[in-house]
Amino acid sequence: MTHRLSDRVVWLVGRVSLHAQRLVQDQLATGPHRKQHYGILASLADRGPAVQAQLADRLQLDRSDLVSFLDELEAARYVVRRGDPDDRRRKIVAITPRGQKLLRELDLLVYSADDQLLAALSPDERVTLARLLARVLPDADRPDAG
Amino acid sequence: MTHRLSDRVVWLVGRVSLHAQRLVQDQLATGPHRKQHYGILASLADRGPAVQAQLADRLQLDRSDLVSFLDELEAARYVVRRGDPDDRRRKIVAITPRGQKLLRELDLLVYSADDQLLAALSPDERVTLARLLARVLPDADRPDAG
DNA sequence: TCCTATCATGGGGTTCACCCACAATAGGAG
DNA sequence: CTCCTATTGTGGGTGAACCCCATGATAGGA
Repeated sequence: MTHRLSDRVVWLVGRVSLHAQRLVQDQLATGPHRKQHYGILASLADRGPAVQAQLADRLQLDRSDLVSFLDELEAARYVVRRGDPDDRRRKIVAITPRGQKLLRELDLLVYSADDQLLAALSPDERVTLARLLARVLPDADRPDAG
Repeated sequence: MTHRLSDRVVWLVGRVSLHAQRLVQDQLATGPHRKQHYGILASLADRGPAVQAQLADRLQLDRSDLVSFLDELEAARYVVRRGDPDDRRRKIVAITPRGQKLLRELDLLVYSADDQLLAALSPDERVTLARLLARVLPDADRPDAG
């Protein structure tokens, strides 16, 4: 007989996501930083400075929420906001050297969580899983698209 | 150059989960039912009646939260709670014929969401993804474990 | 000049996961 | 039997995360 919950990927991926979330949470519990802070810093470091609206799109994050996160990151001087001379509505966000340093620390923690999550899989299987997950995302959602 | 967000499965799976969540939400938007209602009904149908504490463990759901969901489901007569004669603290939850009927409807919607989510993947790839996701979950979390 | 669109920002609202407390009950130690 | 402890269902409260709407400033085109 079929157990439908274990057949439904929408359900499975939710469980795995929750589990992954807990692992990341445990790793980040030592500091005041949340996973969004990591995402923002990583995006800025890997793909360069960006206008807030672009950054929100890259991370598939609500613009209102991004404002709060950037406020926190900027207060601690992990990022800087500077006005765009070409368009005075825009603010260009960039990571600071201090932010780069924090990112390196957080990256170790996230990598560790990743390793715990994938402990049961071989290196090949890990790659396969990552590729399949990436292909499931619509283009706009893909972290390295845009 | 490496884009770390697209390499971190903990991050990827979070994005995919959110996307899947939205697809399910869209499908369920026609009715008042949430994905937890589906999960509860599916677990009761596939694995039989259960004491609330067991059910919460099966679904990896907080016991307090389960109470509220069961209240809603019971009010609409999709499930019944009956006292366990062997242990008067316990209440045994079972799905009703009415609940079975609702489950069949919801299952179609969830299946449809699943199909949308996996549109980019071949049948083989879908199976591979589901298997890998299931293996990533610890035993206690696995929907068909316990 | 006017109309529309976009930007950052603020506020509120909802869902979800999680935690603590508590009364009722069970079960074992003495 | 009397204590002590554990478990169960339940309620309340918290924080994170996602989402929507409004607004003032600015840009750009008709």
